[in-house]
Amino acid sequence: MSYSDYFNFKIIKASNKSNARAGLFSTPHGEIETPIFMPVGTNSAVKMLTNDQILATGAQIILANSYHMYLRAGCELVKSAGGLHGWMNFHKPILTDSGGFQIFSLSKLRKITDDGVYFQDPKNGSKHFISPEISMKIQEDLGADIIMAFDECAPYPCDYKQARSALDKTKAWLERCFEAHKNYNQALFPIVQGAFFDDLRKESAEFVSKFDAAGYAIGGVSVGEPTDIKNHITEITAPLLPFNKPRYLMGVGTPVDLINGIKYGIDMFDCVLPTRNARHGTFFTYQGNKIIKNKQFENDFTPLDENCNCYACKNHTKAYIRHLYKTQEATAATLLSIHNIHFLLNLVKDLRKSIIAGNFEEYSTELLNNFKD
RNA sequence: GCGGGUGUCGCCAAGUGGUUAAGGCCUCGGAUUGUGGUUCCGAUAUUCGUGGGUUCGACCCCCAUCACCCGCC
Repeated sequence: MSYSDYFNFKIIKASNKSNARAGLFSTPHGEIETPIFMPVGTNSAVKMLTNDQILATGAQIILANSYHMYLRAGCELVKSAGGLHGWMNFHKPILTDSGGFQIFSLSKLRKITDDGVYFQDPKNGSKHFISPEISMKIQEDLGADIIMAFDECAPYPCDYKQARSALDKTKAWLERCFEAHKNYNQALFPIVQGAFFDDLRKESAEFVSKFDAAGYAIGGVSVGEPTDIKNHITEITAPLLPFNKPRYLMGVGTPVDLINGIKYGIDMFDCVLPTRNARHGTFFTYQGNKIIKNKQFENDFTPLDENCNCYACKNHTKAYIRHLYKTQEATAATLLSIHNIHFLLNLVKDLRKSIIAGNFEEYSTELLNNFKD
């Protein structure tokens, strides 16, 4: 038995002018056309959206958080409901994050040891411990198609010693994750760490590449660093990962980030930005971000983006959505979420087409010139 | 007509003789990157109903006047 019994990644076309590639990733719950963006559904729900609405955005795979599901709902309950797929009644591919990043970003009180991490639930103060083995067990109970290694994410900025330490733990924990996880219908993705030091990133990428995984992730970016640093790390790290396996850049990002990531050879992305921005009133357009509450949209009877054919753009005007937002109608967040997710998925879809057509570089350059980020 | 009260940013409102007149809502900008679900940050009154006066100095004291509110006749 191996992952290849359940997962297959086929590169349809690779650019010869950049590292961009278009692929097809098969999983137990269906195929994913890459490059792909994965909407985030932290608590086993993409905020503000029903499954029908998620699928209508063009989503092919969504993400859920083992950290959140472990604390609330509980793994036993989800497992007894048939795993996340049965629990949510969502029968497309699902990926779960391991909880490493959430402990890093959400828990105020935490203690990291070689064995694992002690932390407190920020909502009720209850104490918990998660180790690589426990994270694997949690993610096996949740039953996602793709599960993530339990890692330690270094902050930005951080010194070399701290980055070294986090990487050493991440490496040791990765071995324990693979030792604990023997379930080949759930692909375990290793995660590259190394903060913002080229040599650590290289070391980490080479280390994870030694494992026979169905895909590989780059973590530790989008933690507050400037864009050019993030781009540099992505650019030098992605090519060091196995060419014939999907590469996942965690926590990214903006429309511009996706274009750059694809150019560097990334196949999968996830980010809370489209849904969080939506709840806070910001929406993506091909000219850059815009804010729906701005007075300029008060009498604007045009769609959010003239070139978008999402449900919100096909049915509603900026003036109407602005009114919903300002009166705190939840529908505003729903419509903006639909638009933002659809926007990113349509963006990667068009970029995929351009890769296959052989004009990715021209097309992506044209798009970048239009964005005013 | 008489007595009492109130008038400070679009709204609610602190201040009560002493440098640049709190705060909240609204409004207007901005932020957000492996999600603590209406969040966070910033901006907006040369001016305190109006006109005089007292004072070194007045939103704050005095006079007049206007508006509104509550009683009484």
